[in-house]
Amino acid sequence: MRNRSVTYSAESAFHALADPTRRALLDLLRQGSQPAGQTARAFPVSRPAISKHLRQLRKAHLVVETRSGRHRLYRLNPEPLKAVDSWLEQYRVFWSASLASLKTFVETEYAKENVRPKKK
Amino acid sequence: MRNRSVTYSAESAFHALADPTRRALLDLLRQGSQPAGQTARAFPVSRPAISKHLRQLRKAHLVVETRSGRHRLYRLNPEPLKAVDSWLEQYRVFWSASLASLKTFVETEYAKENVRPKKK
DNA sequence: ATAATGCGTAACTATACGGTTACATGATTA
DNA sequence: TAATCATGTAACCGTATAGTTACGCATTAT
Repeated sequence: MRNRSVTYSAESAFHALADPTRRALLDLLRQGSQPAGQTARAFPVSRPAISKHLRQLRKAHLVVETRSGRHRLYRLNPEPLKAVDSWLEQYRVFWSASLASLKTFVETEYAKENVRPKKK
Repeated sequence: MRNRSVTYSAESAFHALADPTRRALLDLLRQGSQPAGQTARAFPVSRPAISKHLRQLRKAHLVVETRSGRHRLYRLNPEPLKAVDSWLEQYRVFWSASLASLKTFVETEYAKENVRPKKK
């Protein structure tokens, strides 16, 4: 059974994506795998800092490391992003402006009533 | 000109979404606007903690506050999530497993060559 | 064998973060 | 007017985070 599909938690993905440097790292790897050092040179921070970010991305399974001699190639693994996408999915309904306006209006009125449940 | 469309930074949105409690808050408000206190009662942490989370969500424009007497209604504003969605958009290409495999394979080989540019 | 390269990790520092309790303020109720 | 309610904020605390420099360990080159 190859190509087994695994699901990842939204938690670790969202956490990893919170840092702008890590998002930039993913953006970079999106254009192709790279050894860690070469990747680090693209950023204004030190190499160890990038190394630590890569470790976090590894823990979130957003990148995969492959050793090749003294190099370590990092490859993007977009799988965990599916968890983020499916979280977002539940909000897409609200993006249709007119529908959203109506929906929130109705719900707001409903909420207002609930505010004073003892009324009368 | 009503209904002007505004774009928000992915940065603030990603930051706001990094915390599980804040995501849960949004999930809750997705079912309808609520006053702050009522919302807080749904969580195991103190009310001030929720108040602070709401403030951060406010700063990220993910919620909108409406004062009504001594209550403050919080309404979901999904707009900033569009920034997250469009960041994700660039990764959807990779989700088609077979295509992604081919793509990363090719790119990894390409990267390998680049590792030893002085070769020969 | 020795030097150089690529990269991770340890130790340390400053700041950000999430939570708590105590308090301040404005609106409602008695 | 006094008591109560809804809610935000200040002050404080412990931990997490991102960054830095120093160092260790393979692997490749000389």
